Amino acid sequence: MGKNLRLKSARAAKDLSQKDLAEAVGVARQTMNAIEKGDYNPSIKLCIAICKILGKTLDQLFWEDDGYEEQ
Amino acid sequence: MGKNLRLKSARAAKDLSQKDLAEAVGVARQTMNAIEKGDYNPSIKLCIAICKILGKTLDQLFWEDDGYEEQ
DNA sequence: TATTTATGTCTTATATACTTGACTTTTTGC
DNA sequence: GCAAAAAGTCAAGTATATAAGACATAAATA
Repeated sequence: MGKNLRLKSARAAKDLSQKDLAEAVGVARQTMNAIEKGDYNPSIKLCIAICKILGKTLDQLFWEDDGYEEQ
Repeated sequence: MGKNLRLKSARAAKDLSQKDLAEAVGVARQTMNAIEKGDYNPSIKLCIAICKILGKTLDQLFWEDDGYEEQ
């Protein structure tokens, strides 16, 4: 499990800190950090909550990397 | 959390039993049953594994219901 | 009908996602 | 440079996803 750069990027696009996003989603800041870093294997429910806040879909943020960054 | 009928349908389309899918994905049969029934909040990793076997994406199987069954 | 296969359900045990608190390091803005 | 915010990390505890085994019922099939 590598870093989730798409998540990091989408969060930055909304100008949210890890803490901001964590609070919006209802988890601890460390949890967001671990997910972004790729240390945790989050639940689908949490992934969906994150997607909703960031205005993205599961496929956009959590589906397999295609090797390139989509814009 | 309600039943995941899209998952049940996609599994049926591939003519796989819960046991078949569970084995293909590497979890217990009871786990597949619980996910399909909506009792568990599975990990994103497991969801992706299920999607791959069934030839679907996360959005197709696990994104919010739109109220209608897509065909 | 009898017999297998698939599904549903319960219980006990274990792995791990997630929490809380604290601390360090990096980044950002004055 | 300095201060504050953000990000990274570690340890200990809690909640829950998942495993394994067993049994019951439903559905399919001979």
